[in-house]
Amino acid sequence: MNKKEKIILSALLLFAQHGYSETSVDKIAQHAQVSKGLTYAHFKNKDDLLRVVIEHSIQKMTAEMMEIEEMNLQALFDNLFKSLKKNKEVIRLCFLLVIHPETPDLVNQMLEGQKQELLKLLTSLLEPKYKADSSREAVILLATIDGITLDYVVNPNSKNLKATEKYLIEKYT
Amino acid sequence: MNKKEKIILSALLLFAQHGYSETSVDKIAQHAQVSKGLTYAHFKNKDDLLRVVIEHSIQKMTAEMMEIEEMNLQALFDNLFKSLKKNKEVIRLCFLLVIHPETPDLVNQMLEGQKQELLKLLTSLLEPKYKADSSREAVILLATIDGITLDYVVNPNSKNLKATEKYLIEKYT
Amino acid sequence: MNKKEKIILSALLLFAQHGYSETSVDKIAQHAQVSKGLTYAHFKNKDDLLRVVIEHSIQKMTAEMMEIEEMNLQALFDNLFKSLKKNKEVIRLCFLLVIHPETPDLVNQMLEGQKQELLKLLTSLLEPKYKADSSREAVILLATIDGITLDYVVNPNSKNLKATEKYLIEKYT
Amino acid sequence: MNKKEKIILSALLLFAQHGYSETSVDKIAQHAQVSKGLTYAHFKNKDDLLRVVIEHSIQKMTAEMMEIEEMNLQALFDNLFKSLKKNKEVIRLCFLLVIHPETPDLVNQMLEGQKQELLKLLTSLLEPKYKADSSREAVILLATIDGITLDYVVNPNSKNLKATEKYLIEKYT
DNA sequence: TATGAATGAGGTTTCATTCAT
DNA sequence: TATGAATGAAACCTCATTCAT
Repeated sequence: MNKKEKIILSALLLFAQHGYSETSVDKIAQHAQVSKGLTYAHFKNKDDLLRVVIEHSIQKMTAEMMEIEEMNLQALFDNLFKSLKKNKEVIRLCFLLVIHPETPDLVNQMLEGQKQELLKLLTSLLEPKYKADSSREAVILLATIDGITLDYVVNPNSKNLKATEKYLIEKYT
Repeated sequence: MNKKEKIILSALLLFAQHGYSETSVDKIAQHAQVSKGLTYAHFKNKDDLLRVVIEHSIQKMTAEMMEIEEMNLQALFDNLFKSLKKNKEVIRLCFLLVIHPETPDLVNQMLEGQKQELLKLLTSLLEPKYKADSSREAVILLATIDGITLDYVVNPNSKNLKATEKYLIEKYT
Repeated sequence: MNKKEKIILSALLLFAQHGYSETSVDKIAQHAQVSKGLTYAHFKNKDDLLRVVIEHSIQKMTAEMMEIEEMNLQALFDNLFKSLKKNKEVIRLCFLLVIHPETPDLVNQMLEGQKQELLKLLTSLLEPKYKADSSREAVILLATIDGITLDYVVNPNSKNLKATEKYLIEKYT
Repeated sequence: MNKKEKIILSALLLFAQHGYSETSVDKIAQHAQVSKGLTYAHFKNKDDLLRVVIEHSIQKMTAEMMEIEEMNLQALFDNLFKSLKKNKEVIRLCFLLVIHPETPDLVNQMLEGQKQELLKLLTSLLEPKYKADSSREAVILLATIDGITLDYVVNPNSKNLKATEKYLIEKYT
């Protein structure tokens, strides 16, 4: 693994574990076993590093989530919850960034784009059952998923999550 | 208004506007038109100030939310969304704190307690319609509310909010 | 002497001795026996400190220079050269700043103002001898004084200076 | 143009435009479109690069200045002022270096040598008019030229310069 | 000759906190 | 209760220089 990737992964880990402001570039460099200087050779500044970290994470998570053979609600839920369990730290970081009032616009735009895509997908999957209401229903469902995610991220409990997941699937299919 | 209250309100405002780490004690003192020294006379440290700020906010918001003559879903929703519009900055701060990995436990406990209370209330209100499922349904509904709140807090749009609110009420009553 | 003055004097000394860029705020604080933090409590930043240092120096030097009982060329020359010998380090710093392409405009304006005042004074003193040419002659004389000052500041040699001074006075009176 | 020359010219330009300390080796390399490594292959260090830059500039300027068919005050003045207009950035850099307290001695010696040569030339040209005083008068004239140069370099104004030049020539011839 | 990744020291600045008054 | 001067640690970032390729 080359050093630039090492820096990105260390940054991701530490941002997710301690928050952006609470993670110094120094600590990232130490964790990645490189010099502070190299970090600034690869990334213009701390904000830029964050941007790359998020880009990298979203790309990976989107790829994972969309890796479905036959797309349907059941399969999407499966993938969504699997991803949630696997990436809960990163997802927490994303929430943090979305909510934080001083997050750079660029990062916000990336995350918003991601959300709109999921909304479109949900709408199309709900069409058979909800017809004209499918769009509004998708908004509600997305909010529900966000809320569940938020809850799990803050207070991880796989049992609760599994129960909720099961109930949700029954409800929507 | 005495100076201690002034400090609390300034802290609340600035924490909500810029985030906890990004707000210096200096700026809080300036905004409250008191000296830094006085801030440390009233609060042990910055963390302690945050704790008091959150205590104060939750108390106020809970009081507002529970101020209902005849308790029912419709009325609760009304109050919830009214409070959301009015306190969106403070609510954002609460979300931020709940999600942030290094928030002092005490603050988290306060916010978790608040949530459990609301969950109990929802369960009882859903009982007539959902019977045995009322508890699970309450979890889902709370998540949905959280998700909607999150969305509004990040991207305030009263029109969307009103539409969603209307649709949600229809769905649950 | 209070600490703010101490910082100004240390900054003046070190800026003059080593140049602006080559003098770190750390070294200034150490020399003034205060903490770095205090320096930033009194001055917004390093540029601001420079501004105050120059303001302070110009004020002092102007006061000295203008302290003449009966104003005439001989007396002015006397004072000018006396000040040059006494303040050669500070004067060097001023030259450095005037010439440096990135000196803040504010500092430049202060130094330019100082120069214009001297030019006016010289013009009036040369009037009796040079009549209509007094203004142009003053420009030349000011340039000559600048050149002599420059030479002395770079390569201090009191003997040469005294000889030049004498010759100059003969020439102009 | 080979790469070494490119580096020298870029360094000259950037040193003159922003000052020595404010110009990083990185920026020089970028401007010259070569790698940092190559810069250190050709020059021992940043100081060394400066030395070569100054050597190069002085050589070129001296050559220009001495390119006179029939040497006399009028012709010398002409050349001097022509060079001033053409090379004002480089000349400013030279002044900066001469005055700066931490300029390497070697650079200072080069510039001092240059000055002594001009002084000798002036003395000989003033001999016919000033006889025994020609040496002292040359010192004054050189100082005047320095002062005028300084003024023009800091605050370029061709009109003023032309007027002063004319007055000076009348005065001395 | 030529590159650019890599280092480490040091620079400017911020800030939570203390303390004499 | 109230002030604000003062501290010291730590943050972000730059840069001269080296070195493997």
